[in-house]
Amino acid sequence: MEVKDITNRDQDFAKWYTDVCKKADLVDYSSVKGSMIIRPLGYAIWEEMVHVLDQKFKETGHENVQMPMFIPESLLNVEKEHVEGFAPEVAWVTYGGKEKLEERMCVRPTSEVLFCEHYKKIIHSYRDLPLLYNQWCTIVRWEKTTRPFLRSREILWQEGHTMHATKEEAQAETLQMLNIYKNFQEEYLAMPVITGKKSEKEKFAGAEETYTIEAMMYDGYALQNGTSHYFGQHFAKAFGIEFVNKDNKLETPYQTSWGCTTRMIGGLIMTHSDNNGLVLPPKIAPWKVIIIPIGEVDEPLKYLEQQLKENHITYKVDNSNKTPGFKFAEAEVKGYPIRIELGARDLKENKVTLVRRDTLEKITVAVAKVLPKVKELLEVIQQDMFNRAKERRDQMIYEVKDYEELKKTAATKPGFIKINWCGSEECENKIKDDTTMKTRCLIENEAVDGACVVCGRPAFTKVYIGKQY
RNA sequence: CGGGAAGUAGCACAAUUUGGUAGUGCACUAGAUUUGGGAUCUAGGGGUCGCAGGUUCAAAUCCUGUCUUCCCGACCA
Repeated sequence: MEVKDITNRDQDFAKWYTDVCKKADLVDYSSVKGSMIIRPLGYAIWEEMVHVLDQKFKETGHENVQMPMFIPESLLNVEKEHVEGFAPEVAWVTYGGKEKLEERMCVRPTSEVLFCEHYKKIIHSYRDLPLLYNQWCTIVRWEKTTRPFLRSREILWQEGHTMHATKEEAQAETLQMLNIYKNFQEEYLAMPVITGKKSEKEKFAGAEETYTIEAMMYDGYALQNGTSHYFGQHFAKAFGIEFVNKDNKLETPYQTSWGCTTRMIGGLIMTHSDNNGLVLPPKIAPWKVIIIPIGEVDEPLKYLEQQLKENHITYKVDNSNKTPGFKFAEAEVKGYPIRIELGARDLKENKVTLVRRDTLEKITVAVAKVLPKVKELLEVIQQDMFNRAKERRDQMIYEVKDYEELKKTAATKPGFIKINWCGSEECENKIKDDTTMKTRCLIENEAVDGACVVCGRPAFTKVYIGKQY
């Protein structure tokens, strides 16, 4: 998928995206406005993500819990910045059966306050800390406009919530989880991502620091694919959470939260897929291989299936009564990383045809070599997909030193722009008014080499800016 | 919530300009022939034209209102 012209992005790219989702049968539109139905293939991809992430969370000491779905208004109101950030987009429940509720409740837009209320009950001593919790659940944010996976009213996600005795430990947790997300997305989703701190203006409502994972889509737009927040003691103080330390003195604990959603599926599509349909990285594809039998091939099929099973390579067999051509096209629409064309004609010569989904390259191998070749290809495809995505992204990051150049680049070249920045919200707003771009994240490991591109005052950091989903 | 576009069969669309029996392709059902890049033939089933009013002998078509969807913007993961 090549995006040639940023001005042409609008309808064509959006249409391509929704087409891929629909044709691959990842998603369907619900009669409930703003909500989507995740179809079996879409859900299977999510389950793969859940499986890997959940394992990583557990390896780092986290436990899964389930909190309530409803938040009483008074509870949401406890932390001022938080409620101001979320109140505009929550859904309210006002009736229970026929009874009008004395106090209305919102459907959780995120669960910080629910966790805090719970923490208050269970934290007494430094011995109770740290608390490392996670929950897999659905949240509701009343978005005005929606798009499959990228923005919907019901969001299927994971939210981690932790409490620590010290600031250092909480900050380390925030960064640890950020890195887990980054590694997961790069290693499993083959999506190169940029991580860093959000500006004051862009950070989470109630957080002291928000770290973000930013991926770049084909069209140069940014997709925020996860966040990790350090809250300091904001919520803990608002909720009156305290613990007794080793010296028998009262202290307030330090809090983090971090989350990522099915939006990653959208990111996957807009990073890898092409005009033939979905392209899934092998490590996250629910089925690594699709076998398409052509003609009478019962015995070799059995043999191949057995080999794949023994090696724990997930696969599907397309036994439908369609023509081979139809099945090939269908396999591409659905994004199976490797297609095996198991045909009587090839088998006469003791051969099998493999096809890479990412490059559509056809590879003919001897029957005995199929399994090692599949294993090799799964690794090669994964690596190649990441490399291609990274190369494309890097080519779409520009550095500018002058405001006119910034405006011109923003208008003509899709992608991120790297600038020196003074740190003021005033300059952020000016950039947004002129270009619709926002700051993505601060760049920590690069020294400033000039004045603020917008106002000319001394810069304090470099920052990426970009348009976003 | 501002600006644009569109709603006709499961899907994609035509018919609307000029009011007059609701159509095509894909999909679906049955049978036959096919099978290495989206098969062919035959025979079928499926629509109160988004909804509500109005104009008219007559409305998918004209008018008014309304709802929904999509795109851009704002907001957000």
